[in-house]
Amino acid sequence: MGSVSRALNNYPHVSEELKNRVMAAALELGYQPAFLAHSLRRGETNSIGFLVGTIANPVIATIFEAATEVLADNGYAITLVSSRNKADLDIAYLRLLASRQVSGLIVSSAAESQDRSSALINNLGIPTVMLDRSIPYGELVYAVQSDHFSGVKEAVSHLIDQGHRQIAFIGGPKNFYPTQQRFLGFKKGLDEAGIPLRGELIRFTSFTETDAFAEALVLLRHHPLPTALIVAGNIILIGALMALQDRDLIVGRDMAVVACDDMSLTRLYRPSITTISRDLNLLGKTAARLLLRGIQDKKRRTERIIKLPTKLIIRESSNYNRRDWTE
Amino acid sequence: MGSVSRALNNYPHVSEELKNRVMAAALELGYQPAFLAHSLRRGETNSIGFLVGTIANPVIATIFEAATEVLADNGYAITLVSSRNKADLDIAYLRLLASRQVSGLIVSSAAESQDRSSALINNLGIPTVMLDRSIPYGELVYAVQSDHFSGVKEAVSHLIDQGHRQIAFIGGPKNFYPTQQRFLGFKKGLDEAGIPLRGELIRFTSFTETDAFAEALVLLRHHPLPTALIVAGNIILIGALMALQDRDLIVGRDMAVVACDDMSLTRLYRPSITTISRDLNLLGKTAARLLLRGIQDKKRRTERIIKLPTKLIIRESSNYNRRDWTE
DNA sequence: ACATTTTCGGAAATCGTTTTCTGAACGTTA
DNA sequence: TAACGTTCAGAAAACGATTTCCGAAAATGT
Repeated sequence: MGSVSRALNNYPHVSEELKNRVMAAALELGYQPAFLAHSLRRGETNSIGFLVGTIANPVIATIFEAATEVLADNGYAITLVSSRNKADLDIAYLRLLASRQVSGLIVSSAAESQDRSSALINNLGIPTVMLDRSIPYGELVYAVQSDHFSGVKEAVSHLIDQGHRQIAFIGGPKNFYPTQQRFLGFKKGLDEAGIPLRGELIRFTSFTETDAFAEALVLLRHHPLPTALIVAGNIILIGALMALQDRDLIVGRDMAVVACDDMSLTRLYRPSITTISRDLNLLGKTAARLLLRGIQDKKRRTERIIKLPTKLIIRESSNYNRRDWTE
Repeated sequence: MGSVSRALNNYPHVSEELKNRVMAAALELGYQPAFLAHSLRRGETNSIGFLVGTIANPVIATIFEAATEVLADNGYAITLVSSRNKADLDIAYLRLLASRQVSGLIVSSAAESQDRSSALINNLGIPTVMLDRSIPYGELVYAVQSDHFSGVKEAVSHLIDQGHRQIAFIGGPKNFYPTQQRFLGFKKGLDEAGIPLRGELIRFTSFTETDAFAEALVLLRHHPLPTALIVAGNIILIGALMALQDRDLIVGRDMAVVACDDMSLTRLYRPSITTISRDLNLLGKTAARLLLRGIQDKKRRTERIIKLPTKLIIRESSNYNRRDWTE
């Protein structure tokens, strides 16, 4: 009945007395509005879709959890789909989320090419935040990105300060946004120091440990060996470390290493590993807040792209001289 | 209209020709049944709720992703909520999922006590799979568990074979199912070898690295020092390794270590770490399949509990004699 | 030729809410 | 007293599908 609905939804033209009566009755009967009927009539589901390349990557999982916290506090539930790094699943899952009528989307899938999914996202008409992915061109599409470019550039300067001249780079797929940005920073860093780029010291790989291992081995077969290695990606790091161990190269002594993203592995490894770190929590929360604004502001007054800083954490792996870990 | 619905849903009494015509028209218009209306009438949402303690734990994330794959193949979408290891959020989130009318639940939250959430789950009337958690008593509640008991018992035997007599144990919260089972296996293993249990060599901690670090330090302050350490939990392992490094104890040489769950850290650490491994993929897929059967079979003919095996992977950290990692 | 079954379009009920509308009761003000 | 605004109950439409029902047309069987 009309008055009850007005009372429950705090609408005008309803007395305190009635409101209390309705509330009491609702509590008594344990009444909760049926989600489906509510959403059907209201036209929004209060749920947002989250597409990731894989949630098994702790970096993504941490970002997701941070975003989730903000969204949950605002009454949204998150339906998470993982494309397991398969581009065709990406678009299938986007369609799935759209058909579920989500109120918003956060996308951090790992397809090497974003072309098809970007086009789809633009057509969906759903407010979307691209999380650490390419710049969007759609009306309702926003982005939160880390400043990988500056991070790697800074790391290169650091290595050069340490006396390194032969610096190698290994990263994920070449067109994958973070890898791409990191590689640009790598080139810029070398360029500013007047060091020529050596193509044979650059490898791009897929997201699997075994691929990264194989590519890193290729890299470590060159003569003369590079003296430093920048590893762009936390999964890639595992493969790279395996390759270094396989070639009996001691990290820090035989090969300086700079990784990306600070995780338990980089902190616990002996020697500890220098990394280009970023605030994953902030990244996730910023993405969530940006999306919430995107959903509310239909006028599109919010800024489209937010770029967050990185921070170089220098540890033993790139700092052999003041090491205290050898015996 | 009636016929169209019959055609789309593959009901009897509809000719091939009409079916084709309807399909073509649906394709042409890009028609997709509106999720909300569909679910409202059908009385089921084709979505399942997944509650975890934290998705930032790679073990849970891997299990989740495996389960997700099976569920997605069967047309279900997953709404994931993470209670960030807070027990009160557990029940709030369970209510949230219930109010969203999910068709099924998978629960792997990390509350130290399951009492309140278990009671709630029993009242919900939603088919539920407890994932590596305590035995359920409700009608529609199922469980998939790993055989942590046997795993740790086997590990203890292995350590005793290696000559160890002073074996320490550090794990998560005492009432947390995996920790509890592992501790029982630990006691059983010692008991069978006639070795008395020393209370000062046993520590239980929370899920944070820093807590685990502190508790491990307490453990490593005892004289005489234990010669072997069983670490029950992958987050706990990080704290334990930090503590060992802090006390300048070399893993494998000064202290044998057995961890739980095989991850990149246990494989990459030098010396490599012996672990009680299990098939996380199988665990997730089994949980998903069990839930699907639970949703379909209203007769309750499916078995209630599935227990999956563990496998001891012996590496250098517990096998000092044939080590090849020292110089 | 008649009875029976299959096919299929249209009308209507249903799912559980929100929203809108109508009308009655009541109090206030001019 | 007439006019007006507030409060509230109940009726009814809407959201977009599924499902049931009815009846007409066509196909099939005897």
